[in-house]
Amino acid sequence: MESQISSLWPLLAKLELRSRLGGPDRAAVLALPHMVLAIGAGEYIVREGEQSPSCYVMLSGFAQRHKLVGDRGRQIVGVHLEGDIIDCTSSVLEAADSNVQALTSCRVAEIPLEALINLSVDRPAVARAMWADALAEMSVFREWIANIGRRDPRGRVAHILCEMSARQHAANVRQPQFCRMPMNQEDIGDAVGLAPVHVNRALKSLELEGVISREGQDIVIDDWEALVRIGDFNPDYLHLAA
Amino acid sequence: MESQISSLWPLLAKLELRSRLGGPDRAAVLALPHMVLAIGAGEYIVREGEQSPSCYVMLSGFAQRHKLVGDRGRQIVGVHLEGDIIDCTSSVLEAADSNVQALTSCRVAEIPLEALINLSVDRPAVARAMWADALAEMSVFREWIANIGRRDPRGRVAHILCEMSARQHAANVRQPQFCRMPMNQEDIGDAVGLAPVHVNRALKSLELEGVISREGQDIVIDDWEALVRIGDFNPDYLHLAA
DNA sequence: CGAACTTTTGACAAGCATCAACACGTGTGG
DNA sequence: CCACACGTGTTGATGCTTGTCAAAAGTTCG
Repeated sequence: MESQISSLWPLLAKLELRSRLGGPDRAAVLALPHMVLAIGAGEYIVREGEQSPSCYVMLSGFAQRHKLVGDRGRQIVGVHLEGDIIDCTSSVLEAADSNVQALTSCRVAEIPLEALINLSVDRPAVARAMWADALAEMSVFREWIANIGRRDPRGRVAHILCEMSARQHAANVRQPQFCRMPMNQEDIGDAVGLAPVHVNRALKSLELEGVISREGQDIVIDDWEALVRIGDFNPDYLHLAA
Repeated sequence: MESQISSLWPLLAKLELRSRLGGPDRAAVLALPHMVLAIGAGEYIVREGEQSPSCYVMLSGFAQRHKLVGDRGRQIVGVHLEGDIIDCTSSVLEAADSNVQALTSCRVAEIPLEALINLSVDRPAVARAMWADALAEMSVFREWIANIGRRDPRGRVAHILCEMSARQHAANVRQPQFCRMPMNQEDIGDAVGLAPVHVNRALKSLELEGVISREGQDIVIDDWEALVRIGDFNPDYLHLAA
């Protein structure tokens, strides 16, 4: 368990998005014991049903969280990017309820649950920041329910693009108008509850109308206002303000 | 702020579902300062955009949490019943992202966030129990995403019936085969992403096949195995084991 | 008893899934 | 260097599924 002092800064940045931490709090976060894992695209970080004595924090790259639903395939229930705390569930509770799989190659910090618990006992401000982070994550899940349950295909696709862009911008990964989208059209379909063909049609129509441009896995948002309108996107649910 | 010693036991029962608490922990939970509010059916407990210095705990009755989605109506994103902690979001973060509205008349305890924070600093076991509860709630949101995104109408309706039954049973409200369903077919439709007509057809077909019976707002599950199969229900996501 | 709400049923149209075929880029091996 | 396979994106045709509309029957409550 080597301690690489600087590698946890994405976690700290995430916590400071929504909470104010003092110097000792910050130092304690960065001093958390951890191992840095290199995960290849497609590899699993967490598997449903398994338990782990550690939490994981995304340091770089993208991952998706999914569930397998009977014989009806896969539903992606969330996307993780830099700074995200993934799956305390399988360590605080008895087993993971979903799978987390790398979309790109990632660097992931593995932190013993014990250390996180000790930290939150010693440093209430950090505990509260983690609480705020968890509540914000819940809010994202709720928005996804609304997205899948009530929006039409174009709206769903536009909405997930807005979310990816806003979250990447908040994590300082990108400029607001640029958005990494490391999911193919089948992945996007599994995330928004659509057949891949209709993801294609939605993306194509957004492109033809000049709202977005595509360059491989990157998306350029040429008309943010229009994309927000089509996706009925209200960033409040991301709780990005402190 | 009157302190009614015994009225918080549903909260304690909820926390002890997934965590082991000692005597002093239990006493501290029950001693939380609170006010008991009587809420009429249809009244709002939390409104989107508002902030509150208090958390709320359901003591009795049912409530739903919903979001309004553009001009496409309402999406119910969750149901709250006895023992549920509702909306720390609007007190830990800056504003509520969704509305919580009573389905039946309810009794709700209003607890100052300050008191909850102090409790979790003083009693790490309680803090961890609340953490476990929040993680389990997240897991439910994920399952709802999968339910709406990937199951057919019969499956969606069967699944929500299974969940309501299992959660009520865990809260010791009902026998496993009986289930209070204080939502009309329009509500159920808004919860599972279906038009109300098809909720009706799904319920009717389940009844005709002898899987369920309906008696007003109560549902009798005559063939649990069949309902579980149709709804592809795996109770693990509720994390009801300790 | 009547009014308002909810459930039920039917008819119809629209939307989305499915299937199929082709295009395009990339990497691999002959 | 070309041929090929593979993954991904694109497009069209078709039909089931689900939403919409409408009206009647049942229920609850004043």
